[in-house]
Amino acid sequence: MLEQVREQWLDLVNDQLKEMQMEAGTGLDSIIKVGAQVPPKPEMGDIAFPLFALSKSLRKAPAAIASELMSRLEKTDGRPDGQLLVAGPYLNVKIDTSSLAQSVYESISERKDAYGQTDLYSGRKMMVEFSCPNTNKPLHLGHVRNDSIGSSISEILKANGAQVMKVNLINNRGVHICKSMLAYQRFGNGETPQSSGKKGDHLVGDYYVKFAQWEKEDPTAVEQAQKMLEKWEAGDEDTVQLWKKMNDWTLQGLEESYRTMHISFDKYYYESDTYKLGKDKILQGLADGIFYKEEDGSVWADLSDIKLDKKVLLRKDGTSLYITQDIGTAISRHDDWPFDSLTYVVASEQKYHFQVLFHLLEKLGFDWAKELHHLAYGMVFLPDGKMKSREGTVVDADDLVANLASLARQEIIEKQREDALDDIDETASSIALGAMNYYLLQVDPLRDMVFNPSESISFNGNTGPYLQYMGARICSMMRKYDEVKAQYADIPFDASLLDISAERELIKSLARYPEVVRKAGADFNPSVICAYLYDVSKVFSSYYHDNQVLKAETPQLVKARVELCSMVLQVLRNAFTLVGIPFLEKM
RNA sequence: GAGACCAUAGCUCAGCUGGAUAGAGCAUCAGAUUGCGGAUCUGAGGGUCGGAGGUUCGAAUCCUCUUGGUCUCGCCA
Repeated sequence: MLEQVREQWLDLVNDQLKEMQMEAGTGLDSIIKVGAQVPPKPEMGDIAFPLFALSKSLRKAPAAIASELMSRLEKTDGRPDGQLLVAGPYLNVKIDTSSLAQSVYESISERKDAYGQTDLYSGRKMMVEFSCPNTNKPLHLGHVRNDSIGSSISEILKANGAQVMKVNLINNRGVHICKSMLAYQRFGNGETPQSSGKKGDHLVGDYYVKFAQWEKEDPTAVEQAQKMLEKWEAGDEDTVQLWKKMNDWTLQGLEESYRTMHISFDKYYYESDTYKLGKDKILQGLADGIFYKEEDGSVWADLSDIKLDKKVLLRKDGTSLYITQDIGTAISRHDDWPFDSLTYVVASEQKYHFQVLFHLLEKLGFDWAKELHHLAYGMVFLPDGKMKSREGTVVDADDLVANLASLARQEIIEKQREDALDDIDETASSIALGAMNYYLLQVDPLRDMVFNPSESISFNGNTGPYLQYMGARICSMMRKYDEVKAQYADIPFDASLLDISAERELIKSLARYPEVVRKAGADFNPSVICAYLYDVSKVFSSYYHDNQVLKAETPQLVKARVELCSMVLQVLRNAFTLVGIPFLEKM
């Protein structure tokens, strides 16, 4: 919306500049165009055109060009409303916010929850893979960042018109799974989630830890685990039985974690179903001369064409590897749901793996391999250092959420908000999730980051709870407004009354929202939404502090301001859903 | 050893295709409440954008070199 106005001005400016350059004798092919920018301060205008670049060809100082450009533009017909300002080497435009306010008002009232959606990816089928837990332990902080990014990206793609399929891949086989099974078999004494009162994933995880201890005492432990894997692959009934039982426990536990974290998937894939699928394609590739066989029987790919070394695809005993099954999984996914793109949300330490995977699929002749993307994200550290499972400094996801919720709960009680809430536990949990997701998504995914739990849940500063509070404040005011609403029924919304600087800023922000959604989608970057949310909330917060809404001077102004607040509310709601912040009417 | 990524205030992070005086939050200090939720708001101090060159009218941003850090380079996943 702001975009269109900017484009119009940009065209007008470049048309005039073209004329000026031609008058100065510049050849058609060396005409210089300028871009549109945003002035550093609102009082300097809303759109800026820097004119440095033209001083050479026009043989004039940029400031003189700005003056001439302004007088030429003022004689032009059909330009949008707005005021032109020369500011040194810049020509700035102060747009007419009241007409902008009117069109934003119409657009938000009409589109409501859909306000901000774009057509960037409309008609495209986009698959997103994320989470991908092992079934030998519970989720930890690393998974939480993965899930946050995966869920958020999925929502952002949807908001940009895509049809999205969220998929999970459960890593439920392999020697690491056998380790927890073996430890359970030896030390478990028939313990179950019911008998122990533990969540299934935690119970299984405990035996994975137990294996690590046992491994130190008994050097044959790893060997035994390897044997168990062989039995599993051979379909040994007892082993498969145990595997099924323990997998179920873990999966039920993981499901519970997903539920509390509001994580969901459209389809699950299981490694146990897919691990053999890639093998056939590799063998086919071997037959077609794309890959080659070593003397020992192992199958390899030569990656010198992308300046990498050789890569093993099948072991000498013919069994498949991580990359083998990922080839199979990708192919079967494309068969299941012919996507236009597939994005893997996986830690950046696996960059090499995906580079190779995508290249191999391309070599195998799948043209959709070009549409595979690795959305790599950095590691999460704690304020006191790195998470190391060996050193027991892993942050368990369930514990983290529970701790954050309990902090939120304490705060609610301290502020004596308990009676005002319908359900304190539900509210505390929503605050915890909002805090966590916002904190994790604020940072560019690519970067490593430090997660500070107590800072994330803080109610001061740039946090999820702060944003939720803004939403709750507006809702609270709206409830009061509802009581007197009838008095304002006949008063029309007059956009021109919203003319103080904070109101102008808010309107521009609201108008900018669709562009923000588009950028977040184009960049696959949720932090764009977070930055926007904080920006809007901060301006609103200050505005609301300094200006009366329900007690404004005239009924017309009350109406105009209430509508402005209601627009802010709608945009907060819409943006919250893109970054996993639960919206709270009360908190 | 080779490659990739990163380096911005005491700490955690923004900074759009190169543009106006490099911005937030936390922490520190100083203020604001006969007000729609003070879980708020306002202000101050705090910077050689790791370092050195280069391109450009103009560089935190682009290029080269350099220093420091992280990750990857398994018949593990």
